[in-house]
Amino acid sequence: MKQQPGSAAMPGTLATQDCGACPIRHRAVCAKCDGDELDRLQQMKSYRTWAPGETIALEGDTLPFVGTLVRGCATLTKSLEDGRVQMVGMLMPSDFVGRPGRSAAPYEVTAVTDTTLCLFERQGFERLIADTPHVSTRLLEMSLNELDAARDWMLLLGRKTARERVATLLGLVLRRAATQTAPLRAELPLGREAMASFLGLTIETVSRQISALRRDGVIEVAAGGRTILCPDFATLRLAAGDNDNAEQIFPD
Amino acid sequence: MKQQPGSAAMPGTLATQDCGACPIRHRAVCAKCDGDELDRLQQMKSYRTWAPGETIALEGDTLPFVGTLVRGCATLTKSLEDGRVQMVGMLMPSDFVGRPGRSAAPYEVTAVTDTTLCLFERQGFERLIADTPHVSTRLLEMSLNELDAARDWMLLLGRKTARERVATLLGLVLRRAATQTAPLRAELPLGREAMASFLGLTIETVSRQISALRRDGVIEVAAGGRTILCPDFATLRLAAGDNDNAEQIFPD
DNA sequence: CGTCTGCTTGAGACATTTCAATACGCGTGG
DNA sequence: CCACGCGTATTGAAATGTCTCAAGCAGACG
Repeated sequence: MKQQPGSAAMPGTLATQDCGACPIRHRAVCAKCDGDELDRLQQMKSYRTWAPGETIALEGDTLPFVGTLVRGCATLTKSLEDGRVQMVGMLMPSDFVGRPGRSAAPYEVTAVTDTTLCLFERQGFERLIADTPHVSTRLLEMSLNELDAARDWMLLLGRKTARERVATLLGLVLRRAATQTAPLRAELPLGREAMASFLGLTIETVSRQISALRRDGVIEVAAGGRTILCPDFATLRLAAGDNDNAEQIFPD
Repeated sequence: MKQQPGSAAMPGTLATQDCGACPIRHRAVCAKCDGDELDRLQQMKSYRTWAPGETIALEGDTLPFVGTLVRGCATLTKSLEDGRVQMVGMLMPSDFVGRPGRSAAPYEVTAVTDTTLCLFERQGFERLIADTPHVSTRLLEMSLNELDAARDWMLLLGRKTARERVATLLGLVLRRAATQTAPLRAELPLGREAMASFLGLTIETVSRQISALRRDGVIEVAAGGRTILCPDFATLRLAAGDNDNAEQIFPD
C-alpha cells in the first residue's frame, strides 16, 4: 500500500514496458511466445512491487491475478493452526505465481527482498491459455520442474540430518551464484529464520550447523553471517549427502 | 518379465481396449479428449501389468513410454547414497506416469499391488501434446494438483509430529475409502514399511503411533493390522493437526 | 549511547531412532 | 494337525539428534 506501482527505486530495469527487453523474457511463461501472443500478453500485463516482508498473498486468499516474478525473491509458506510454519517453495526471477483454473492461493506468498511481479488479470490469462499452445506448454514444463524440485525437497525433509539439510541449501545458493572461480562465494538471500523454515528446522539448529560447517572448514562465513564462501565444493556436496546425479531444487 | 502383457488374471476389467469403457476415462490425462484425439490415443496405447513389488522404473532410468495408471497402486521413491529412502508420491488409478520432454525418471516407481498401466510411446505422445490442447491442458491441471499435494506433504514432513503424520495418512486413506457410513473403515494398501517411507519415519515409530492412536480410541485396528476403522473422523482430523481447510494430499 | 533486530551459544528436555527381542499370521512340509 | 520358517508387525530400553528455553553478542539505526 505504500508502493507507487511501477515506479521502483532502481535504475530503469523496469522502466520499459517492452517485453522484448525483459531480462527474463526467455525463461518465463512467455518464453515460447512470438509476435501475436506476446502482443496480447503485453496488453494485459501490469507491474507491481512489494517491499521486503510484505505479503503478496495470504493462504486461502482469492487472487485476481497470476503473474511472473521479474525481480527479487519471494517465499511460499504453509501453516498449521498452532503456528508452526513450513516454507514449501521459493520464487526467483522468471518463476510463475498463481495457478490458472483456481483462484484461491494454497499457501502464503511473501516478498523477501524488493520484489516486482509482472501481473496478468486472471480471466484474460486463462483465455490466452485456452487459445494458444505456447503459454500452456511452457507452463506445463515449468510446473513439472517445480514438481521435481518439490520432491527433491521431500527427500531432504524426510530423511536428511540437520547438517545435511543446511549443507544442501548452502550448496544450492552457491551453485546459483556460480562465479566459476574456485572459491565459491554467495550472499544469502534468506535470513536464518527463512532458512529454518525452508529446512524444517529451528533457527538455533540452523545457526549451530552453520557454525559446525565453519569449524569443520567446509565453508567460511563473513562477518554478519550473510555471506558465505566455499573453498571446495565437493566437500560441501559430501556434507549434503547428495546423490551424484545433480539435484535440481531450484527449477530453471 | 514373467508377465504376459495385457492378459491379466482379473475378470475382464481391461479386456476391452475401448477407451469409451475405461473406468478412469473421465479423470485421466485423456479426460478432455473427444473423437479424433481419443482415436489417436487409442491407436498408440498398449497395456502392461506389474506384480506387487516389481519395479516399473528405476531412478535415472530412461523410460521409452509415458502412461496412465489404470488399476492398482504404485509408489514413487527417492534414495540417498547410503540407503535412506523417502517416498515422494503415490500413484492411484488415473494418475499419470512419466513426463513429456524428459525421458529420465527422477525417482523409482514400484508396484504395490497388481498394477496395470495404459502406456503411450513417448514420441507419439509428445507429438500429440504439441498438436492438441486438450491433453496438454489436462496434464497441466493434473501436474498442478500434484504440486499442491507435494507441498502439503512438505508441511507434514517438515513440521508435523509422528502422531500427526500417522493420523494424517490414516485420515487420507479413510477418506478415499469413503463408505459414507459413520464407522469409517479402510484396508491399508501400504504396509508399515511403505507408510514409514512416506511419512519420513521408521517402521517402529509408525507402529508405536498406530498403537497409541488405538489406545486413545481414535482408531480401531483389525487383526493383521492392515484394516483400520475410525468411529469419529473429527477426532482423527484433530490428531492430524490439520487446518480446517481440507487438504488435498491425493490430487483428483 | 541505547535500543532493536538478527545471530550465536549453552544446558536440559523431549521425541524419535536404534538395537534387540518377541509376537503374530500364514504357507509349507512332515 | 502340528512344527517349522519366513516376512511383517509390535514392544522395550537405551542412545541420539533436535528442540526449547535462556542468555549473550554484534551490527544497524535513531
